[in-house]
Amino acid sequence: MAANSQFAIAVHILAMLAKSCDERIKSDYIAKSVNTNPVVIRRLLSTLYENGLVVSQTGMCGGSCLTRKASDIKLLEVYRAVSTGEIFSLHPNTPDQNCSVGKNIQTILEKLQAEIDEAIEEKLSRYTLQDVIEMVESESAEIV
Amino acid sequence: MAANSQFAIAVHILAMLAKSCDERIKSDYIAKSVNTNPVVIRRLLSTLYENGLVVSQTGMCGGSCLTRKASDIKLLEVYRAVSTGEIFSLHPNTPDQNCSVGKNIQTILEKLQAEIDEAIEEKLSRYTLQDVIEMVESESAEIV
DNA sequence: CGGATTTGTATCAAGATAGGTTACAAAGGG
DNA sequence: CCCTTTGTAACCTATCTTGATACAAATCCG
Repeated sequence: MAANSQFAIAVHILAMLAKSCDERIKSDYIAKSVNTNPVVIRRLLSTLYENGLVVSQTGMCGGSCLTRKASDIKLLEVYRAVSTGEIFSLHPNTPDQNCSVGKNIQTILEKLQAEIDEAIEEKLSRYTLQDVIEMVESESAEIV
Repeated sequence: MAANSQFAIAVHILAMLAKSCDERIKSDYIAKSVNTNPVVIRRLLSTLYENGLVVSQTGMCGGSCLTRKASDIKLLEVYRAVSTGEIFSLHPNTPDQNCSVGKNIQTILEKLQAEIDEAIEEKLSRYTLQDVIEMVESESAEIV
């Protein structure tokens, strides 16, 4: 359970909002599709709100919707909004600074992390939410 | 503490073995440089052994050493040896298959994962252990 | 052969994190 | 003013990673 599925769920949420453009969608409805508790959805919606991707409203006709067109939202933005850590962690304890490897390994690994991050971000900047919902539709079509 | 630092420590271990070519290194010695318990090192050495990167020997003059030249060990191999999961997890529970998004989102995300993995592997295949120890030395030189 | 050393591995404890759940205040609409 | 929905805090549980102890098995040396 430890690995982070927030990106997956965030994309799911946003895809649903994108599909019903303008109409406000309730967390309860999204939760049924994601197959989880509505609070899990609202927690994520809160993060997405902080990152300017959605707005929500309380009350009878409440719910959430996108702040922009799906074609203007890159998956990279979603990733940045919800991502917490790096691909791999560095040492839990500071290595021995009297050893040349211990002294320098972290700097080297950080550079590697940065390079990998760049590669990931490049990939994720290629796709927008619009691409995702088009894929959803073409996958559905394939079945038929 | 939950995030996985095995790749970082594995590179550290292997860099130390690479630096003292042929000579067997004890887990206790590596543990001091990594600043952790020797068992943590031995556990990782065991994984690296399973992946054909090191051999170890018990006894008085025991210890571990590389099976190949440092220039023949790509960081990609190290990554594959110790990596457990993907960059992001999919949904913890199966999404609602009666919803077009729920039905297809995982397939789409898996494709994205595969693309990202490929990008990471490409990056990691560019560097060998030899590069790492050269970086260790040039970093050390910079200080002087 | 016997003793010292080192690895290999099982087992346990501690700390962190994610996710699910309940509860309830606050906002909004009719 | 009541009903609905979001926002958020609080708590529980499962799982993962690391650290630590313990001990058998292997190896080397005298």
